[in-house]
Amino acid sequence: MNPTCRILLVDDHYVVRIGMASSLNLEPDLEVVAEAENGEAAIALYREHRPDLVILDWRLPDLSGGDVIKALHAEFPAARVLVLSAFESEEVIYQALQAGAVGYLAKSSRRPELIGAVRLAAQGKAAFSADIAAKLASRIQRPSLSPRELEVVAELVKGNSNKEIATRLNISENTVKLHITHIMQKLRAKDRTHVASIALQQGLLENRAPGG
Amino acid sequence: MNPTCRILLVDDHYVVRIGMASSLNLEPDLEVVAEAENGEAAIALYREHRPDLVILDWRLPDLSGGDVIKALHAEFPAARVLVLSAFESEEVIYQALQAGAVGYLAKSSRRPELIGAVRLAAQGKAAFSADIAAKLASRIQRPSLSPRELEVVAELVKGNSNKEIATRLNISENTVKLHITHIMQKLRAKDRTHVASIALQQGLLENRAPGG
DNA sequence: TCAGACATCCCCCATATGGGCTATGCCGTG
DNA sequence: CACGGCATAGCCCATATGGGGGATGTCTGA
Repeated sequence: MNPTCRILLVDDHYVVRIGMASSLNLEPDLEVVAEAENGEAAIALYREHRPDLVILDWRLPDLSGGDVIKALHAEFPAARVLVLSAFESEEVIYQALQAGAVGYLAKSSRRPELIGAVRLAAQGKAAFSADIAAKLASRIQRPSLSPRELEVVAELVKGNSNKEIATRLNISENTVKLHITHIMQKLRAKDRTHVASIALQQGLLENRAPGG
Repeated sequence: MNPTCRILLVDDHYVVRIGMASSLNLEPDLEVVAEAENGEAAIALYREHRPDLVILDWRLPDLSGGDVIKALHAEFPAARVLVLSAFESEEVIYQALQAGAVGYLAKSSRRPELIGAVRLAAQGKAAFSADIAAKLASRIQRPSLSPRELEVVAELVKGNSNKEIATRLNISENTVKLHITHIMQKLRAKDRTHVASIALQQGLLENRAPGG
C-alpha cells in the first residue's frame, strides 16, 4: 500500500535542499521530484509535478510560507504541506497550522524524526517534531492581534510616534493610543518598546510584505 | 601541493550538516572529519581532530559563533574558521571578521561558490560570498556601540524603563538617558522603540548570553 | 435580536521620554 | 602631556507616553 511518495522541496538555502534531498532519497518510498528556492517557483513547480507532499521552508525570499500554502490551497485544496523551519516560535507554528499546513518540522530534527514526520504528513496525518505541541498550547492561550493592531505594530517597529502612526493610518492619535494599550495587554508587554521586541522575536510580522 | 583538507563542520541543523558534508565530500581534496551541533562540542572536537578548517554556523544553541572563534584562537592561534550563516546582516559579518573568521559564507550559496570559498579559506585567504563586501563597507561607516551601550540596549529590548535600567545596571537614570541618546544617534534611530527594532533586526545582541 | 469583538473618537492627567547643556574621572593613543 | 572616547552624573524643559474613563458605529455569530 506504499507507492512512492513524490515530494516537492522548497527552501532558499542550497545546503538545506541537498541535506533534505539526500536524507529523503535514501528511503525507497520517498522521492524528491522537484526543488524550488522561492515561493513563486514552488507554486509553478507544484502545477507541473503535482507532488504528494510539499516540504516548505517558512522563510522565503519572496513570499512567506503562509502565502505559499494559501496560494496552493486556493488552486489545489488537497495539497499537503509540511512546514520546515529553523525558527520555532509559537507564533510561526500557529500561523503555519492556521494557514493549512499538516505539520511542522524543526531543521534540527535528525533523520528518524524527519522521515517519520514526512511519512505521517504524506498520509495527511498531523506531523510534529517533539516539543512543538507544548509550544502550541501556550500560544492558544494568548489572544491574537487583530489586522489593524498588526498594522500599528508594524509602524511601531519603524520607530514612528503615535502622532506619526495616526497620520500614516489615517486615524486619530487617540485611536492609535488605544490600539497600543490593547496590544500591550495582549502581548503582556511593559511598554511600546517591549511590544516591538516581542513582535520581532515572535515573528508576528513575518507575513507582512517587507516594504509595506 | 593539495593534500586533503580536513574539515570540522559545526551547525545545529541536521539537514545543513548533511547537505554541507555531502557537497564537500564529493571533492577529492576535501574531507569532513567531524561534525558538531553546538559550540562546546566543536571546541572539543577541534582538540581531538585538529582539522585544517572549521566551517561554523554563527547561531548555535549554546555559544555564539564569535565565542567559539575566540575560544579556538586562544588555544590554537592558527585555527582557520569559515563562518556559515543564513543571517546576512552587516553587523554579523563584521563581528565574525572581528572575531577572527577568515571568511563568511551564506547558506544560500550554491556548490561552486561554496567549494570555492572553502578552498580559499583552507589556504587562509579571505573568502566571501558575492554580495558580502558591499554590506561590509556600509557597516564600516557606522560607529559601533560600546559594551556598556550594548548592555543598555539589552535592557531596552526587555521593555525596561530608564529608571529600571538604572537600577539594574547600578547607575543613575541620567546616565541611562545619556547612553540612550548616544545609541539613538549611532543607530540613527527615531526613538527607543526604534533602537530595539534595529538592534534585533541587525542582530546587535547576537553574541550576548540568552539569559544575561 | 443581543452580545461581543473591532475600530473609531473624545476627555483628563501623572509620569516617562528625549534634547540641550555642563562637568567629572579614567584610560589609551599619539 | 594633551586629546578623545567612554562612563559617570547633574540640571532644565517640552513633549510623548500610558492609564483611566466614556461614547459611537459596524459586523458577526449565537
